[in-house]
Amino acid sequence: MPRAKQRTPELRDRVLASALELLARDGVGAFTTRGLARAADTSTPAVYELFGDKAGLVREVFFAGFRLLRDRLASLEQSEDPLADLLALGDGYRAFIRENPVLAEVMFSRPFGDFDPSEAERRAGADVRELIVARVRRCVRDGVLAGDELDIAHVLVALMQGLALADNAHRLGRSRRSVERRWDLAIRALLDGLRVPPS
Amino acid sequence: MPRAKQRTPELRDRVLASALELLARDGVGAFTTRGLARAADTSTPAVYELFGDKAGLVREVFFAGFRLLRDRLASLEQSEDPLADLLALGDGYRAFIRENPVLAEVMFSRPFGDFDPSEAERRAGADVRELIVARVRRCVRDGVLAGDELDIAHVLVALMQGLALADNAHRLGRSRRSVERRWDLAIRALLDGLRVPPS
DNA sequence: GATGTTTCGTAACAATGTTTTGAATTGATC
DNA sequence: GATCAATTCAAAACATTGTTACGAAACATC
Repeated sequence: MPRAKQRTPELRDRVLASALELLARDGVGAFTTRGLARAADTSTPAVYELFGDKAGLVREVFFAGFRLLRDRLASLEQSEDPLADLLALGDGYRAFIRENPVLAEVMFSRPFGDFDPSEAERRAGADVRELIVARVRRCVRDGVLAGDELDIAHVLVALMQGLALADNAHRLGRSRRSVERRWDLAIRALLDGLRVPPS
Repeated sequence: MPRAKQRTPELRDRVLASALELLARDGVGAFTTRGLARAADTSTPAVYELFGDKAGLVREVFFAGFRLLRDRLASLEQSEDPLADLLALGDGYRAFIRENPVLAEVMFSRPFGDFDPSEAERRAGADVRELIVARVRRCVRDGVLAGDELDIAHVLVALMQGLALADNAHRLGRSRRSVERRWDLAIRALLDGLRVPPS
């Protein structure tokens, strides 16, 4: 029989970890298949056998990012104030994109022309949105929010991604203080506006 | 003296028009310097002399997009109801990205790794934001909104861009009706929440 | 018509995504 | 132990695209 296989799921995991590291350290410009192969101490064809093409590779990074975000948001313990918990979700979101700016770019922007997130994103964002829907549902049940849970969750996610995008591009304000003030204002105002049923 | 120059500002305008057309028709994948030169019936070096590099080209497309958006929003006549005018702004925004999906991608997402909008966007988005600030100011003056004008404008723009991004990626909902409902809900709720000063 | 200057586009170069191809390895077989 | 066959691996080749060098073409001047 032939020689032992190297391009295993384990190597795949290692390459993906290298990809996240390389991306975070050197940015999207340095994220090439050759560079990744070198960083992960393997060969270019190995990357292609493991991920198909570069779009597939970016897709995995994309998924990994959303897993990280979901885990981060899920780790926030809930209090007895459901609205405060929703605000905390916003804080978590903001902290995540601040700690992982390049990853956030891959997740919310589209720095690689290849990978088109339109379909994949549904699956990836589903977990996060589900988590948000659950938190929203609690608020609706407690009467602090009014309206359709899914609608509210969608709107909240859209707002947070818009804020994340603006924050990431440094166009939400100059000082860190004003950026944070606008994050707070945005989420607080939106939730305030959702306390009564839409007219 | 030498022969007549062809790479004039007029050619530049024509190439830029071709760029917008090519982009809208064939998408970001087909937007190559060679393809553009062919579409504009000129040569690749001409494009480079006129725009510097591809990033410069994308930057002009980016600016052109924001000019279009500003003109579109500015063309909305104002009524005596400043809040309704603000909602109309949201409608205009939404209509714009629906009519120019690929252009909106270039403006709000980042399909070309080269061009980094972070600095350029300030100038490009400034006109649009200025317009929004003016509308917001009217609302504040009339007492239908409360808070800092700039903060409110920033938050509004972030929300609309988040909605635009989600809408563009078809992850704001399946049916057109639900998408529109969420656009309305989002903007309406945010403005509702901005009617009283932030606590 | 020759000349020199400037402009133009072809063709080359560099980097990157992707695949081909032949060498290397390992167990089976004689 | 040598040979073989199957399979895995990575170096090198290929295609595309961003970018630029360079020789050819054009036109005023003499």
